Amino acid sequence: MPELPEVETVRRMLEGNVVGRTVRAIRLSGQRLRSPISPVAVRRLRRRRIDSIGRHGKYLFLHFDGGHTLLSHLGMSGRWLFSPSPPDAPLPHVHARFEFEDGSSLRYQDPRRFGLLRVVSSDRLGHEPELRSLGPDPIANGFAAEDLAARARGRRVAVKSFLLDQRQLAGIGNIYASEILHRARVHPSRAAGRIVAREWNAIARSTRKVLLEAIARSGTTFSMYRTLWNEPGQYGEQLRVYDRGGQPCRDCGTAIRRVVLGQRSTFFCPSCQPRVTTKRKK
DNA sequence: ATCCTATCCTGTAGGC
DNA sequence: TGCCTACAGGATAGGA
Repeated sequence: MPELPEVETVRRMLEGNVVGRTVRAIRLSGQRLRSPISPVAVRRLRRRRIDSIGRHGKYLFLHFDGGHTLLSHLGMSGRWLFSPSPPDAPLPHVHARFEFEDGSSLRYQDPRRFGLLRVVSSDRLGHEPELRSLGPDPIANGFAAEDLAARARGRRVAVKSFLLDQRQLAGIGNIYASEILHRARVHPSRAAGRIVAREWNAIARSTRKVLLEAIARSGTTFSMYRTLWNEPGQYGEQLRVYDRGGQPCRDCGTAIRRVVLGQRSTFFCPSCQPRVTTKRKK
């Protein structure tokens, strides 16, 4: 569910609301997520203060003093929810609750349990298997179209599946992959290795533009995603193709098509995104 | 190496 | 109303 813009929204809100707070107690549910949560490791965060919040792709890093980092991935349905005061009605599917010394609390809720919570030592963060193979973050400095083109060389996968591959580029998910390709006017089924430099430039530009605009609207709430304050994101109104099968393209009026690529719904405009690169008239 | 499928899990929407 | 099926924003292991 949450892609880079949603995760970045949560990162910013964690930065503004929990940095500087010290953990008094932690409660775990005992339910396993993508992998089991180690209660022993989590206990190391007691009495520790949250110093900063980082992110790469869809992964969040809550850096504590004492050299501990809480690694977090929201999977499909994960939410971090902040409450300024203690008396909270209990919620279903809360897997971890952090109570701070000032009485506020932070809960991790995740019905489908595809998320990840793991306490690691901060200086070994880069060695975590999930992070080691991640590609560049597209809104970090230094992200370049040439890098994408080089990574795609010789690849036959559909460019849309390529954009979803976190080893190539970290943070793009199923909604924004379709949105980016529509903005770049590239057909999602085209082989990644056959995209030409001019198109990679368009894809790279569209990627930054779509992701930054989505962040500015606190992300997209399709169904589950909520911000730290349990509010929906506002980018859904801006979506040009995702979940708009049969509806008119906002640019040209042609009916948006839905196809399945790599078992994921994919949306595109057949007229704005022709399968073959249009040859330019002389 | 690369590509593709099945799988983990719960909630929800739609058909009947 | 209830029952059933299909599908959902992700990642990964394993087979071809």
